[in-house]
Amino acid sequence: MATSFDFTHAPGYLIRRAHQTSMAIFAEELRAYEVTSLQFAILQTLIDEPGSDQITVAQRVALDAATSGSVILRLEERGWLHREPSPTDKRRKLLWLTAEGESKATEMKKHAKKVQQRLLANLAEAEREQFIAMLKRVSDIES
Amino acid sequence: MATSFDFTHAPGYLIRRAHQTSMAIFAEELRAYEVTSLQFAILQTLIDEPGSDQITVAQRVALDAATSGSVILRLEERGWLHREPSPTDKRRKLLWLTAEGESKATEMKKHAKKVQQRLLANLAEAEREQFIAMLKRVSDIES
DNA sequence: CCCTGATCATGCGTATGCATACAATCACAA
DNA sequence: TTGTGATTGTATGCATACGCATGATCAGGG
Repeated sequence: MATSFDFTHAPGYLIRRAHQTSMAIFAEELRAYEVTSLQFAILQTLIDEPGSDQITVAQRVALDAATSGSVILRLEERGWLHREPSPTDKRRKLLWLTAEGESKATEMKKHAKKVQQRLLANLAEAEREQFIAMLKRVSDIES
Repeated sequence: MATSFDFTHAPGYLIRRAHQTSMAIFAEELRAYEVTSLQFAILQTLIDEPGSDQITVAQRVALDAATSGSVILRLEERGWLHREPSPTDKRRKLLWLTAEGESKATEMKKHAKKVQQRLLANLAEAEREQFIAMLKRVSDIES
């Protein structure tokens, strides 16, 4: 009989599982806001860099332009940000949070912190920084 | 000015990045087979447990039944597995690899090993087992 | 000033990933 | 044996996620 590849101990499979876990905890902790982690990341980016165009935002959250476009559209329909054509470059659409968007995004921060705590809850205190550093190296993120 | 939540060091964000990296490496190493990691996992499961029903396969690869159903449908259309109604339980559809499916799945194993090696390439030898163990604990997978 | 390559936003196609609803079927108890 | 709750597979809807193509626009060189 043929032997299979045991993916249950393979990092690729375990990363996918960890991703599922992360998404589930996020959804639970921010249930009241009906928001996804991706939407949250975009809102936080616009707190730091209001007036960015969509491509810049996509790079900040590590996403392709097509996907970020649809996510941003949903956030606009929800009234949390608005798009405005750039006066100097008609290709660009610049993004700003609305008052409600900024208010909600600020409220969400403490819940997002809770998510990260719960994600690391099963690791020993000393392991947590190490785990984060390892994840960065796996994705080759300098810093 | 409001301060944002710095998600660039948050484990949830880094897990998502690692997932992107994992998917990209997988797609590259198995480009010749036009197969995704999920499809691969299902094929490997059926090497070990031929004749499983869809729900069992879904549990093995940590997936909900609706998603696994559509993935399995694609694999069937491709001629890599076939479904057969269970003689004892008319609800169940049992799954078997075709000869081609088993042949391809076996070929893919060495490429999948390469994917895992590349994923861990930036970690020191001693860190790799530790990283895997941490991932399991984050998702609460009793090994 | 015009041509050309680059950039930005968007649409399409494919593939997850989960929630919910539904019909068929099964298992079990009254 | 009949009714009831659980299980299996399927369909639908929403939200990512990425590659590719396209149209609009911009910037720089000739």
